[in-house]
Amino acid sequence: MRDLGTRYSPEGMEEKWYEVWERSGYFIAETNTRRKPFCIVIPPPNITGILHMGHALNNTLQDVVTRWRRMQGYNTLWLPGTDHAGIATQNVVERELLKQGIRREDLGREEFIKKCWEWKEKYGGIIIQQLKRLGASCDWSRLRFTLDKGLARAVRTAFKRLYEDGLIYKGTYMINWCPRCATALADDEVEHEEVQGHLWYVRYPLEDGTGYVVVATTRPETMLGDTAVAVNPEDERYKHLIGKRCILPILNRVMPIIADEYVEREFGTGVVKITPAHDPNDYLIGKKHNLEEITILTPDAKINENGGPYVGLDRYECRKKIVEDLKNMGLIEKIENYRHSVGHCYRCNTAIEPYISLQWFVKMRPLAEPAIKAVKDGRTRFIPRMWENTYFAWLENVRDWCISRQLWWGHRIPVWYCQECSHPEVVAEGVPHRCSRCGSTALVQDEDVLDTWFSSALWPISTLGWPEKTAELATFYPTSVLITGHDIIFFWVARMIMMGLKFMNDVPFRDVYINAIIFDEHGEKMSKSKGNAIDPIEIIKEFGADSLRLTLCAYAAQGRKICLSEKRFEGYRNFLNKLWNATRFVLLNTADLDLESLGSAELSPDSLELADGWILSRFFTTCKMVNKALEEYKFNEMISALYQFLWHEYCDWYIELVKPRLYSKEKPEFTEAKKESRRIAQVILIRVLEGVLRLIHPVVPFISEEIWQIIRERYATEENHLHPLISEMVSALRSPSIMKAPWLDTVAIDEAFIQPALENKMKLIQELIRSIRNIRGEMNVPPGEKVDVKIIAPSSEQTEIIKKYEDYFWTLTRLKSFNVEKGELRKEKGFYSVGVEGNIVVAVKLPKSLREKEIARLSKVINKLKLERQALLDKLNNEKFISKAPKEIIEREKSRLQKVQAELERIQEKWAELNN
RNA sequence: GGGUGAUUAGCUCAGUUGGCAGAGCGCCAGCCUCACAUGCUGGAGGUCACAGGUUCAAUCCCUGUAUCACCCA
Repeated sequence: MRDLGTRYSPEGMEEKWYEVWERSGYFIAETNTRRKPFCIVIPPPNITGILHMGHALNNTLQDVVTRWRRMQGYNTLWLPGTDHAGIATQNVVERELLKQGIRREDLGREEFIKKCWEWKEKYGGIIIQQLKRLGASCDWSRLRFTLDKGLARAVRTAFKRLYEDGLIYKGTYMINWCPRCATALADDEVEHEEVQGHLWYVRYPLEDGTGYVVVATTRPETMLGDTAVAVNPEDERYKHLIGKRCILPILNRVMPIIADEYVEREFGTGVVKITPAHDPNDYLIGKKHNLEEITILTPDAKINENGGPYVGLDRYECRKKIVEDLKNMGLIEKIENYRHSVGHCYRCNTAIEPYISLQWFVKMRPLAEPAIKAVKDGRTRFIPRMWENTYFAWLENVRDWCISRQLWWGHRIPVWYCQECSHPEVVAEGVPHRCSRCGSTALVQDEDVLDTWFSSALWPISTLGWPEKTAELATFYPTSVLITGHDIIFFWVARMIMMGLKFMNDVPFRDVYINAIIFDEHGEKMSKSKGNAIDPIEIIKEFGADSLRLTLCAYAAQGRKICLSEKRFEGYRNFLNKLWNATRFVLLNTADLDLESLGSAELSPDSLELADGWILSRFFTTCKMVNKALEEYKFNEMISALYQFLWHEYCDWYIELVKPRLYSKEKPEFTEAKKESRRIAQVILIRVLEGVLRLIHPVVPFISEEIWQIIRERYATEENHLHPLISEMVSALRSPSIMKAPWLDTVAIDEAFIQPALENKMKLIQELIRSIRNIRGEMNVPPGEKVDVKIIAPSSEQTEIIKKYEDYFWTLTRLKSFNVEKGELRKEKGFYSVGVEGNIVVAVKLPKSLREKEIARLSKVINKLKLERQALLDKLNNEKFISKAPKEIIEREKSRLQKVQAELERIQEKWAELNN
């Protein structure tokens, strides 16, 4: 047998198995099979990204589901890939170049893009390597990148079709502009942040010289672009001003005073300045009232030639200067502190500018409607359900999507403009050579690229081969489930659903599981700058990928937050150590269990002894719990079922209970019966351990494989004439890897072994043993000291069970003598400390000196029981309860009362005796 | 301003046909018992945020309040 160290150590083991799996092609999906398909497309990480805890969680969950389905026999495809991340990557590469003093403009477009590809080749694969480290069972033979040829074709085809269907248009509108990235952004790429600012109250003189109006603004510099002043038409204070004109200070522009319902009377003075070219609301008002739009900013947020004396200043310098000048002119009435929200670029955090420019847009309403309907109809469902609200809220209020970006890295917009007649040519493939309208060959491609999310929106279809009619698409679309974070429900999930419906006429996935977001132990968001980030790779180095995965699953409840601290990984590493050592124990103690002995053990549910039947009953119950948990994406429940079973049932009780049977071989009286009993224990130890390994494999693939292979070496056989319980295991062991072994689902679960009555018997014995241990602990009996124990039960049925399993007491508590008597509690000779379980009394003989301590202990118990009894009595004496509550509840309460009453009587009796 | 969610042990969190309040970690006491000290045994620790309501019965359902978080504008 292989040597197992006394401590679980993942070192080396994980790389070894990953390599075996990959080399053996276990991750690769088939297209030519009748097996049911199961498919997940990965949320493609940015090529600029390195693995953080969020990735680790998200990909662990995908891997758990994938491995589970693969074991269930599905033709499983977990399709991996990375995202070119337009802005992020361009920023990173630009920053690199700047270190050498090179600007991208110096290189030119083509050279710069070459640099980006070089960067991608060099660093873009890091996160893929990290995913492998994590154990991700992706089909790497199908690895995709959003700028791949096939995907580019999908992007252009989609663009063309949307354009032809009138769902893509070009136009001049107000968009969000990032002055640092020098590109347009979509609405949802703007992050609103509350900032402490000011409200400046500025006097605008009236043209007729009768005074001035006071406008309040948070952005005084934009006054350079003001073309009106507005009040609410219902505002009595200002009705007389409507239609008059005022003069814009500094630039001395004469502007109308207009009325519009949009103006809030409560804001500032109730008079607002209107800057149509630099504020989204003012833009709308401007359109409505036909106001002039004066742009005063350059693309990098400096004042342009329309800014009079301020031309060339940065927007914030200009703000300072203007305020100063206005002050000097006596036109600042007051300045208030004011908190308001300001949009920032989600990639570089620069304050964005509302900016009028010529851009491409996707018309959203016609795409959003079917996407809403698909989820309303349940064709796609969100888990947890509450996220559907977020999804609907966004789609119901969605505005047209600005998709052009003034970047170089990305899918260039597939539109060529005729230099002769300006006709746009949109082509899905290649380059057009001739204008279809005027025949000119002078065609120039649009300079812009598409929003990265445009290609991401096509991810489930493009990775499967669309627009080709591929076997992959036919086999795996719609995919089974998408697992992702809630932060990209709008960016990504909603858009994939829209595009899937548009181009495939079906949703891209049946389920969307939204995993929680990781925070630190105090609920703070993890970030490098705060220094509270936990690096998953560091955790893997210290505790192993299995520990990391197990911990993340254990905390993956269906909430929205997971608070992690380094300590948690240690706890679950310890659990794996427990599994490791249980394995050591089992393997060492079954070294002489050969295949023949394995096959000939008699294992029918009614011929087994209590502990055997109990552990099998618990095992199959655990199987069911794990299956149910996985079906419902309740990963934490899956882990807690396995943790509880393996540690607190299999290790704490079963292994401890079978030790004497295993060790009986060395004893002189090793009879045939004992030999058979020993063999049964060995078989069950192995059988249950092997089953647990398969149940837990999706979560901890490495350690489970390591151990399972040892069992496989021993017990894989072609023979079939075994007991079903064993043959299920033996046939599983014929698989070359646990990855490919059959899952323990409903077919494999033998219901005959689930025996609640037997579990209750075991529970009674466990309670009695706990009672003895409790007394020993409470009374400070040294662990090594043996004690005399008496158990007194009123019915012979009870005494028989206890006597039958007397061995269990000897094994699990240190006894000098053990007596079981039928009857009632009598006055015993000597001093006994007592515990009560229903009407059964457990009495442990102790030195008289502990008398006072025992009185105190019993008093505490009596108080507790009295409270419980009173609560039950109140309930049962309540007419209404008796008449309205369901029968079984009343019965249950009655029997509880009986039990409490019995315990109380016995303890009180004992207490009284001690006080005499 | 609108929306969503949270409030349960010292900490982090579970807890659905409403019917005995749980786990992990931490803490206290005692143990190197031949798989495991990454361990074993025992123990302490709760006004389920607050105020009402529905109900025989509320951590759970309803209404309101407070605090916090996130999303949207």
